[in-house]
Amino acid sequence: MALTKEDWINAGWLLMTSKGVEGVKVEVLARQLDVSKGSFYWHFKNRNELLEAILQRWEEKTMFLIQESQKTPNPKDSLVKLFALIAKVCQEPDPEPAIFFWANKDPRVKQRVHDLENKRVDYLSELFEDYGFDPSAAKHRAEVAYLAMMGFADRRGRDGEFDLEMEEFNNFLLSLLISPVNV
Amino acid sequence: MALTKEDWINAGWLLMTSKGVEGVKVEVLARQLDVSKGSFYWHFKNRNELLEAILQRWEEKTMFLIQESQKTPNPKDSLVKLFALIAKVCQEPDPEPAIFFWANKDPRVKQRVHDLENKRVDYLSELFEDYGFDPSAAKHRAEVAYLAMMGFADRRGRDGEFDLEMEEFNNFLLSLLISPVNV
DNA sequence: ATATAAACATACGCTACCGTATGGGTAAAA
DNA sequence: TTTTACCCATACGGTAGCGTATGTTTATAT
Repeated sequence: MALTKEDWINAGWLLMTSKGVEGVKVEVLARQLDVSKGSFYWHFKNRNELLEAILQRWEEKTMFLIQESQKTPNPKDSLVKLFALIAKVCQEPDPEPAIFFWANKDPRVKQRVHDLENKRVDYLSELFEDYGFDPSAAKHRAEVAYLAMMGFADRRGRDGEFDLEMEEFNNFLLSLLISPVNV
Repeated sequence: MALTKEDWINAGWLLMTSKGVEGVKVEVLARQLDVSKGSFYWHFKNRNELLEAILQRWEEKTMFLIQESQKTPNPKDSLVKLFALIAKVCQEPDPEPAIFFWANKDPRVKQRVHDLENKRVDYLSELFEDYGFDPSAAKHRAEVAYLAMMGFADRRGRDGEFDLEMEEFNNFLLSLLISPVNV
């Protein structure tokens, strides 16, 4: 059966996840898909076009999480749902750490990662505001929430022996963040 | 002037930080240091020996932080000092994200990263226990503290426009973590 | 039956890198 | 002054990857 562009992106997605940008090599992909690289250059202009496609898919996937979590009656449920979604995503192959590191080398990627991270924190901040915190406190809590979640997802993807139950972690983190503490 | 082994490790350290393992290339380093790679292979058996040296330096540096933070009268001051030290380190060139990602590809590196991260969390857990939390609560707080700090350090290294003041963040996180919240 | 386009395969030139082999220079030691 | 050890340069073979040029097959349309 003829391969589709999606097939290549899927394989690239996995390679990006496990090996990083430098690991996404045309000839390696071709070997994995058991075709010659002539096939690749039929579907893509060059290697860069594949990388761009992977980056775009990541952007779409991450925005999808935000939209899904909004389909709830109140901000606390949105937080709970968002945390659950992130916990779920970071168990499947997730190229985010690779993309973050990629951003180090490519300014254009850096800019897009930066923008997307801001959207995430802004969204979290909104949720905490809706929950009742004033803007400044909401921002603080959003930052901690985001960084802790990122740290969690990153570590879980990295360390197979990491035994912390995410549901337990999520519950604890959430109860910490919505409790009124004087700072 | 003749180069030393340290000079090569320093240059490799920087390349590892900015470009990742794959970016640590003998000939690139030689060009940067304005010598031929004949020099490199005099100081090192091969590329792997340099990578090992970089990994070791990272291990030593990270254990040094723990030891330094212990030179305080009480656990809370240790936490404060540790946070401050980490915040300081992640402003200088820090190859930790690169090493974490490297661990993805190399099982031996993965093991060593895993061991070191456990030491960190165990240490944090001890501090929270000494502060008065029971072992389970201390473990939870240690995990959140660690993941949030990692997220913070990672993001700061990644995103130059990340404008969050670390002192403010540290204070907030700390006050959050040492406050008695029912979970 | 022939033409056309999709989906590859094959073969090539080019570059960057690793590692080795070998030789050169310089300074201290004998 | 010769030897030795240190520190590096040059030159080479070999591999892996990118991109291109061109040939081949198969299905579909005409």
